[in-house]
Amino acid sequence: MKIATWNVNSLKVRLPHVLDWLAVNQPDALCLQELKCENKAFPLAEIEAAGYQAQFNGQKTYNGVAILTRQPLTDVSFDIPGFADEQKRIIAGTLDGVRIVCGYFPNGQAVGSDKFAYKMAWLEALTAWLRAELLATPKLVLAGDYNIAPEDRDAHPDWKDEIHVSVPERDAFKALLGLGLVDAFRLFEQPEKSFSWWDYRMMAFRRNVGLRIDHLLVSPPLAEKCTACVVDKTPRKLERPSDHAPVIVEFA
DNA sequence: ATGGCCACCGAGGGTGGA
Repeated sequence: MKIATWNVNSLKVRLPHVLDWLAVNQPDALCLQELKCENKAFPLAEIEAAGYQAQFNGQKTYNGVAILTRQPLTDVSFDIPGFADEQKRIIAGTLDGVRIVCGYFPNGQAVGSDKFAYKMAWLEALTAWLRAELLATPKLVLAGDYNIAPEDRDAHPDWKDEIHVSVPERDAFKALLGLGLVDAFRLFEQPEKSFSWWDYRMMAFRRNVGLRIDHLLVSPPLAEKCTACVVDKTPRKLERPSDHAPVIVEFA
């Protein structure tokens, strides 16, 4: 099984990239974030023509998540139960016994801001919900744009801001690991300075000044079967790219 | 020089992203 995550920064703009990427990579599931489109504007026909089904949780202008699959997704759920939130950041579904949770974690803007407080509350609610989800479905993947670089090696030294690398954010990431989840990327040897996001400005991609903030955390039964996890920088080199690259995990 | 880019909305510059 092959599962990928990709923050596309507008599905409308990036649809050609997504369709090309599906054709080349043929994942069993592709988790998308930052759709920036309402459900009624979701490009379902184009995705179905590419041989994929879609479940989506969209809103106007901001946020929005989807899971594309070749086979039907079951037990689809939306948002974090019991966490009052206007922002569409979570969709989950089950594929061949694997619970796939697709999340667009809050940015947080600046440490100490209102948006940072929202980010931390959201992370706490997510962690509590996943604790229960893992009991119900021991095979689980948490895929998405976490907006957290978990360790120093996940942020280029030129990243001077606190946001995405602060202690509270990293502690929240560790709390997810505390559920038993494993960072699939770190199960394997990786190049130094492996990132998944590069600022559009300052020629950041060409200089590889980035952050690794898109992750695939997997539960122990899946970690045992994990055979590969890579960042695919190919789409970031295209004209008018997303600022994020897809990350792919494979299981035997 | 403390911002440079991109997408959104909506009709121009403001907001948010990371």
